Amino acid sequence: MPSLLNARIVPHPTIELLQTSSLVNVVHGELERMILSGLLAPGEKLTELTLAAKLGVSRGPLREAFRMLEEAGLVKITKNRGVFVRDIGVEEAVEIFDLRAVMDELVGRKLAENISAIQLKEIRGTVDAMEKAVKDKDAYHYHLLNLKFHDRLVELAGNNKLTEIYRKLIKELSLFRRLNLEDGWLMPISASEHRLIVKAIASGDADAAGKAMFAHVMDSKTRTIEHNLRRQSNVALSASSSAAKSDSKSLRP
Amino acid sequence: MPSLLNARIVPHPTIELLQTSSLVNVVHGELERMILSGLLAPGEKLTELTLAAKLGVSRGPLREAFRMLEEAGLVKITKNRGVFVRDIGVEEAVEIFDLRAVMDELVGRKLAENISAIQLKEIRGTVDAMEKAVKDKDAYHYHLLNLKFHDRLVELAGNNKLTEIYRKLIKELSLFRRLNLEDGWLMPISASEHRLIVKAIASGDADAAGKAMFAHVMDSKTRTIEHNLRRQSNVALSASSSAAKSDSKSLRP
DNA sequence: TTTTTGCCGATTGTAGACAATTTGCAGAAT
DNA sequence: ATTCTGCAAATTGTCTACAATCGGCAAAAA
Repeated sequence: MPSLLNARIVPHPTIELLQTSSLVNVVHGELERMILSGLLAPGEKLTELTLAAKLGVSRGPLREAFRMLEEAGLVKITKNRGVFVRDIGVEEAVEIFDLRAVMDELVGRKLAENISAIQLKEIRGTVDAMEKAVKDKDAYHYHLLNLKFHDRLVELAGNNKLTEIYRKLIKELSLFRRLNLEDGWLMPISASEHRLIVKAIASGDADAAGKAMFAHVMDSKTRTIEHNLRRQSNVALSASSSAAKSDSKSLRP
Repeated sequence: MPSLLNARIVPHPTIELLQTSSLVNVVHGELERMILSGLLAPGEKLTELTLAAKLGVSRGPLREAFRMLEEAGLVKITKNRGVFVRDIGVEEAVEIFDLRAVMDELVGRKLAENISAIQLKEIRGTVDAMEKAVKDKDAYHYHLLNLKFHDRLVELAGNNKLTEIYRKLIKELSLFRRLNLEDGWLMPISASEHRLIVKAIASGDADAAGKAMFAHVMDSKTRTIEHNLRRQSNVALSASSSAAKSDSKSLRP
């Protein structure tokens, strides 16, 4: 029975925290959060002294966190120049989608072969929630659920390395032209595709499930790229119509 | 014409080096080389002061390089305990092979669609060299050519993100039970599969090329795992027959 | 006016110093 | 003999200081 005695075996959360995470870990997590949320925008320069002061640490741990973020593809370090939040262009976004597509195809195949009834029920629940979000016209909530849906599918496929790489790619993709915030979320046309995916997985047909996943990611790619192009032309339009002053030097290393 | 004047435009190699790489970069590269070559074996502890002295740098740059290697999956950092060269088990190796298989399938498809005559000639040259190595029974040279062959194919597929991830996986895989050195290289049964791959690519049949690549990687997986199992049982055998002293504590964090 | 040169402030690269934690061992207690 | 306690050495975590480099600006030269 759960008693005060048993509680001793489970380390105190604060102790656990101090034992496992150092300043580097915390700073890394915090910076990642700030970058993915758009608080630190693509192209923005991250000055060591400023950030260190803001986070209340010295430059050492911060620099180590920078190196981790660089390896993760979230920032770019240029010698003697500094650290910048990375910017993902369409070309790189396309590359990521193409890679994700074959990875998700594998996910579909694995799931069709191995998924349990309980797990199937769980992801059906997520799809239900997504359709509810569509009815409510809650685009942001839909976006979160969509992320969760795909992340969970990859996780359930049972290949840790695949999951690791998948998450890395998703993080990088979120840097694609601050797709995050800015001009609200585009309402999904893709909701029905999720039902198809779940159905294919449930049928146990690996080929069908793989194809459904692959097609879904490729559709997602097309929609995202097109949405981006539209947004860019809108920006260009409003920029040229309003004023033509700060023309060049809007891009940074 | 190439003259002394033109040489001024191309930066002096030493200057270029100083401008682009810091101690962190050099140390990172050096450590990676030492790990991949087996000079630093899986499980081995990397003590900061010792390594820093050996490399002639202070602990700062070394620690930053450690963080990069950790993110790359080549070392594991445990708080207050230190840095250890990572060890890859069979389970993880299998995961990597499965992931590589779908990536290489994509490579095959892309190449079948896009490869040029010159590039085709180039990879045929590599296959020729591999077959020569087989005839010469030069297993190590064959191994190098095989790495080059696959790396080049991925590169020619034209997806930078794919190439990046592929290389990361290959590096991690080389940690799989010091597959590198130790008991020499196993002579390939797979030489003929390379011809099949090139033939499928040359035919322009994306499906066939993808399948050939996929099958080749999966065969590679089976062979590698089996070879590893054999090696392990051999080790276990000679260990139990020779002496039964240091039994446990052969594994490290 | 346009270009060049030399300096200064700001920022990054590296090293060393100090604080905190782990680990192994000797000696005490059971 | 075995277990426990308390140091001491070694190692890692973090901070601060100093050196090197970059970028911009003002004055000089063309």
